[in-house]
Amino acid sequence: MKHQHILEELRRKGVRLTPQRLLILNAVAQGEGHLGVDEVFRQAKESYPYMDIATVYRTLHLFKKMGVVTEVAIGDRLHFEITDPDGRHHHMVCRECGGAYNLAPDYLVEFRETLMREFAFEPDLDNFTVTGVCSACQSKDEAKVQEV
Amino acid sequence: MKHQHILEELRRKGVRLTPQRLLILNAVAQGEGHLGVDEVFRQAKESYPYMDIATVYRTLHLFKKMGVVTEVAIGDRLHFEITDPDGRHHHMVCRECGGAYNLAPDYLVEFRETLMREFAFEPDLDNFTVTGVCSACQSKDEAKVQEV
DNA sequence: TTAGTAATCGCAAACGTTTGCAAAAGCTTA
DNA sequence: TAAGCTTTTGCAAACGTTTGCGATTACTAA
Repeated sequence: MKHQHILEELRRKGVRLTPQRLLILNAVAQGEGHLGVDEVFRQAKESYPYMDIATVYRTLHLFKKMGVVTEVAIGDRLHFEITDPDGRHHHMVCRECGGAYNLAPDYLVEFRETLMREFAFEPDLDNFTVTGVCSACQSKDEAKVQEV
Repeated sequence: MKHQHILEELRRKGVRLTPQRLLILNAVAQGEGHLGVDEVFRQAKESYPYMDIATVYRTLHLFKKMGVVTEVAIGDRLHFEITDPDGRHHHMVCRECGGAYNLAPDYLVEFRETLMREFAFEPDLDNFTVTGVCSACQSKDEAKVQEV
């Protein structure tokens, strides 16, 4: 089990460490990058067949609230990943191909400062995703226009 | 019927103007600001009881694609409003109270330029919402902390 | 180690949203 | 106006996600 420090942090925050929660944490941790809820569910179910999808959702939301996982909305589905320990990162999600790219926090510092200064609005940048079209799909789109 | 120019635009784009679609457009237009899907549904159903919720969703998504309405995600629910004709605006949604505040496009120009320059990523800023905590709820939160 | 208490689980049902399909309606052309 | 083609509709079922509830489990303290 790799993530001893995460477990300690959870315990310190008064979160009960049930077998289900450990399996779900492991599933998220073993995936590279963000995993769909169904992938987490399937993997956890392999070790414990009684695992319920409601438990997966409840646990992922709990972990998110505790800050140990980060939610990434891709299309309409929820994905999760272990929170980046040194300096959180954000996401750019391509609406065409569903690809998710990391976005370093620096790019948002100024944006946050503006919102705070002008509106006293504290944005949730821990869980920030901007959708759009990635450069690869922009080329594809141009090709499509010419093709017809 | 107020929105003659919208109807012409839709027709020009080859969108069929069925009675259902007119009712849905009217419902969105009559609401001040963003309406929940259920509110649009209820209002349209008053004039035409056979109205189906699937038609409401399909129509709102069509209108969104055509650019005549704008989607605002509040919590997990979808809301829609007539697209701001002169200069689109964006939204700040408070995660505590669900309130939605307008955000002028100027605040995002620089952010967009950065993403384009650094990543060739074209963000969807027509439909941009940042969640966070509004100033009113920040005060409430502070009060709560002291209260216990 | 055990007993007690509060949190968590699995199940089932509900929610909001999307999709497949056959019937109905809108638009085009003659 | 009527025929023909395409799109749209209403219905029903499915999807992904959330919630209520009684049974079970993790933790605490004796």
